[in-house]
Amino acid sequence: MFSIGDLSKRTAVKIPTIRYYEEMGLLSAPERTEGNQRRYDAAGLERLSFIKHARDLGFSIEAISELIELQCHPDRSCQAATDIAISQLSEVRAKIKRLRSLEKELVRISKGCDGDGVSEDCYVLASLADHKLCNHEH
Amino acid sequence: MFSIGDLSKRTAVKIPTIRYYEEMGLLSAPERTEGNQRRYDAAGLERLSFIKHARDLGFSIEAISELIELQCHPDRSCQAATDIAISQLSEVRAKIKRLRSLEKELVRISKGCDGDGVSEDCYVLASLADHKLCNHEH
DNA sequence: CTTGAACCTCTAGCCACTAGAGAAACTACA
DNA sequence: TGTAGTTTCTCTAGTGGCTAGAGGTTCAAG
Repeated sequence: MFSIGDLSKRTAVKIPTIRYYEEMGLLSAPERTEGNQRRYDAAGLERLSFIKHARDLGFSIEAISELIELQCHPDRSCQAATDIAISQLSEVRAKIKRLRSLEKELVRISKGCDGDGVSEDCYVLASLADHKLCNHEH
Repeated sequence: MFSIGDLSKRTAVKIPTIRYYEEMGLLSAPERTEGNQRRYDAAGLERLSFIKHARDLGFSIEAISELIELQCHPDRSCQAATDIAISQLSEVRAKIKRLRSLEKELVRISKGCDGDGVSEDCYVLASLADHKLCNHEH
């Protein structure tokens, strides 16, 4: 049996976060000692590891709820789970795309002031003030 | 003179957001009509455009505050502004890096179930449950 | 002068936590 | 068994950057 602190150390999930997951219904409420402290079994530890891993991969609490639902109904769960993963993947790709265009823009802006005669006004500030100086839309 | 609605249409910043920026000190409080409604001048519009553009590039409210500070002290502001832009750039790059490793992992996970014999247990769920199935750290 | 759109302030909610207060319960050692 | 020190409990409030809604006032057009 693990205390909440044990669980926290083993999974690197902070204690208040574990309680939060319980409140959100991701973790089922564990047994308690006579003094009302949580005591987890191996299944609880496994479940929390699952949640942690999914969160690290950027799945929302809601998506994780669905995945946990699916774990409980192993028949036909695979396609549904794959769908969730794929939709997460496409979100990640969209974010990367957007960030790459921001990266380009920021590189351009940051370089403006290093040149010689350019910066009698600050190029960074000018670029931010005037959208026309941008090469891309964003 | 522009009403808050005019400003909102011209900058594509929603009205409550404009008021929020004022509350946060990014926008200085504009004049008011006798009936207490905000009326902005061209400078207000310009300032809001600046903020919008910077937010689109992912600068935090705090960073934008600093940039606005710098605008008010044009001497030696350029290097400081460039520093802020560069630090924003490195944050963006860090995010991209992380997202790319998530992307790889998600591609791998999502493909698991499409094969032939692999998925007697759902590979997506198994991968999330067992970190050892990962190729990379994250 | 009236109608309807736009505006005002204020409060509360979103996500996924994080921090802190004040009290109770464990654990280790004497 | 006593006690000191750590851990845990619940509860409330705060984070960032907005967004939504209630209930009331003011503006602009006809």
